[in-house]
Amino acid sequence: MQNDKLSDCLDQFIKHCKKFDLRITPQRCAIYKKLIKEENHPTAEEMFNIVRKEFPNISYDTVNRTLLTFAEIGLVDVVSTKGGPRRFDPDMDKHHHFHCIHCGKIVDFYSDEFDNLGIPDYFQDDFTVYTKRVVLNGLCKKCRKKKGLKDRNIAIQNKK
Amino acid sequence: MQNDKLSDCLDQFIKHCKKFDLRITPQRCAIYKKLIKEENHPTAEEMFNIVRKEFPNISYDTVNRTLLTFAEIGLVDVVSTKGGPRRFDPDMDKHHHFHCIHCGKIVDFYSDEFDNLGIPDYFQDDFTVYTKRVVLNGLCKKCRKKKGLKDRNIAIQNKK
DNA sequence: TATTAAATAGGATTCATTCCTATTTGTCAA
DNA sequence: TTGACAAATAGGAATGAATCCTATTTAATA
Ligand SMILES: [Mn+2]
Ligand SMILES: [Mn+2]
Ligand SMILES: [Zn+2]
Ligand SMILES: [Zn+2]
Repeated sequence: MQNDKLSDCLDQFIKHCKKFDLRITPQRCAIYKKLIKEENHPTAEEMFNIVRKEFPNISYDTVNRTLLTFAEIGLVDVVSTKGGPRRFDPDMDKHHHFHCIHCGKIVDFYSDEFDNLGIPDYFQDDFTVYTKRVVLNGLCKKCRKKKGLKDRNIAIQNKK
Repeated sequence: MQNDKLSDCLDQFIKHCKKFDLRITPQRCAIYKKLIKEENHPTAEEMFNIVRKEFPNISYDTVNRTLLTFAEIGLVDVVSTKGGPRRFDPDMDKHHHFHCIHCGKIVDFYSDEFDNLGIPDYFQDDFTVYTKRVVLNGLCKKCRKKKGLKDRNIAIQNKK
């Protein structure tokens, strides 16, 4: 990202915070700046470790709380997963996810067909739908080879 | 479910277990019998509390481990969620979910249109897709009225 | 610049899940 | 039918993630 693009982005960020009466703290700015560079659906802990490099005093709680706040005001998404630590998605564009059930990797993909899906009519009456995401589960190329999924927990969710 | 239907179901269950070299234990049978009656995407703890009524000695760990084992052999699904305790889905038919971000309720819905969605071609080469689910997030009828979502955590995930 | 409520740091706590291991038990073959 | 044995269980301990608590700091405002 170019520098002017980044500062545009930060201006937007500040406006967005103000709209929701959130104070512009150095912690929030630091977290946001790192967040928008992330491509890998980071956890709060991963973000904590990234941000603390430039902000050694920041606490885990602040990072986690801030990411949740960002989610609330629509600056980041929380990824739907089958378990494991919560993962955040700074890409707010319409897109969908493939989850590898072996290694836990989450891969973005884009599909007009998926995006254009309508919500069933009978549903609209009883529910207000904010987001619609397709979630695929399966094996990525690497994991397809290995296989040997003997341990239950590896088969079910990402395990370190 | 009629009695003969239930025993058919249990026969299937036993066959399925044997196919995977799993022993037929009274715990597994008890859990399975209760599981297939559940409509509400129960957690391990909820299943534990249901099963222990008829099996007072069973341990939480056994219930949780067994549900994960069932998931591994395709007797139950793990629901994709944005947090909170893991929830199981005994309905293995193709269907999709609406999640209320306020109260946490998960509602099934069925849609041929969703089911018939193809996976993007370029994707098939690099990934083996086992399941495809559409996840809607929003507000259910009840929660639409209340609103007042002031507490971040309530807005983000189900909170007791 | 003083006021004030919001936000933070850091430790404690809670909650879900997994691990550990002595004991029990289902399965299979003799 | 019984004995051997690996698999499964019970129950408690440990772990990991998320949340809570509260004294202190600080951004915003006038
Ligand atoms: Mn994404
Ligand atoms: Mn369901
Ligand atoms: Zn993988
Ligand atoms: Zn609701």
